[in-house]
Amino acid sequence: MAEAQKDLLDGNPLVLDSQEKELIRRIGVTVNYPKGQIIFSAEEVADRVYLIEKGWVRIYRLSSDGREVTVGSIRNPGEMMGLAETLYHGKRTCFAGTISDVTLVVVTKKDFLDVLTDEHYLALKVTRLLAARMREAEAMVHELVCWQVPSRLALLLLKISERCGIPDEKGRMKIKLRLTHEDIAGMIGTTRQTVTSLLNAFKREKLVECQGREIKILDPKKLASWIVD
Amino acid sequence: MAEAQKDLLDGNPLVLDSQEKELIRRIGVTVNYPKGQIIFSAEEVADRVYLIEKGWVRIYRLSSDGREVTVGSIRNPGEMMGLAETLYHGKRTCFAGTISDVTLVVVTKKDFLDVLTDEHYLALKVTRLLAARMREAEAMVHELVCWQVPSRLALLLLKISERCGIPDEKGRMKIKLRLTHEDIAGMIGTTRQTVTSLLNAFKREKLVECQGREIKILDPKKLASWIVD
DNA sequence: GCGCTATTGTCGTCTGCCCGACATTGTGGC
DNA sequence: GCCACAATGTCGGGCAGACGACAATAGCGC
Repeated sequence: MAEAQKDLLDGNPLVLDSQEKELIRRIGVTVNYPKGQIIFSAEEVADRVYLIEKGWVRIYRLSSDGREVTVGSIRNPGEMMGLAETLYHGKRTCFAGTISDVTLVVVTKKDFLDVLTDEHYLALKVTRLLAARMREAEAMVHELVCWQVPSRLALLLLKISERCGIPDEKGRMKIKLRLTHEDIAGMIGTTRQTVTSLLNAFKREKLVECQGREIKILDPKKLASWIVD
Repeated sequence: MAEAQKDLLDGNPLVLDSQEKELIRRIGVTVNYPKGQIIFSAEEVADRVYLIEKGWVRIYRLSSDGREVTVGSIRNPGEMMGLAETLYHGKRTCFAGTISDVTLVVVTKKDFLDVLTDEHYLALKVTRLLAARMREAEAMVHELVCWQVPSRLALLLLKISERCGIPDEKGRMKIKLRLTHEDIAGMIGTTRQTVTSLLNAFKREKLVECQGREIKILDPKKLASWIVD
């Protein structure tokens, strides 16, 4: 609650506001990607940044046995991506893949740096954005170290529903991302089987409901009570 | 000049160069902390940033059972700290504690933001610094999810020796931080006992050598071969 | 609708590592 | 130098969750 209020005051640091987006659009090129496409891959030169206009993108790494580990989070419309690796010189260390049809604005590194220099308030925004993501990443490390899998899954569901969920008639959040259990496993550092059985346990307790691959949060409070440190 | 440009483009993004440090010193106050002191705590208002002049600082969170989980890494002389939480509005989520005698330059949030606005190249530096740390945090997540404890310990030793190590006559790196096994456990998400026995296994294989609480890396190559994904 | 592949469901087995317990050694403070 | 407490060494039991295997569905292209 306090969090949401602060966001209202200072602006959500994760998403750009409309004039910031306009700035990016002016120096970039709009591109469409269908669902299931890879936008960039590890080892590529990180010479461009992206603004997500529409759709969702997953940032992940590949482990040696081929598992996809979502190290960042899912990037929403209005967010930028590819920032850290582009600002830090060098190559990409992760992959970006679309989990829905996506529209992006692509900006070259040079143009982006130029606009950061000219519009110093945008530079500050980018810095704050990285700071916010930094915190998230640190929280993730803490959770992986200290929490059991059920807690991590419960938190993930709550976080995703908050960020990408759409409320139904009764105000209950529905996650329309159509993630597979394997996807979810990669986001909380566990296996597909464990996600399946935990999700079924949550269903049995009427905390969530699944229609096809869409997940609806029925009882966020009780779900949150699964989070134990 | 060419020297300054090189630093901006290719220099270690984690540490400030001498003119950047001078800039910070001019707007800050120098303070000394003895070893084992807490510099800031979770829940405090994040209204200042720090430049480490001398010594090492550990950034950690507290788990509910009292364990200290090092979520960032150890901060070296020349690095800044307290950035992310200060730039992002709000409170600290972690603790900063000295692991040696430390000299810091303390800068208020306001003064820091002013200097970022005036000296836009410093703003870019800070952004790149956060980007670099972001990458590190993502790598940490990946490692926690995919790697076994021995791999994580091996990598930690190599990373620390590279960053804070001092070479002996034969060029072998010595870690003088005097970390306890408990400290190390908190950095790689495991328990004290596991660290003890693994470290002994490494000793038996002549990969490392311990004198008191100082660790010397005898065979970095062979140690690296313990890192299996 | 049909068929094929991707996804989900469910079950043992297995194991890395946590956790408690305790002895031993080290070390900083006086 | 001595003492008290902190840190290390070592062991066994226990368990969360990985892993493999396979059946049952679902989803999607045609």
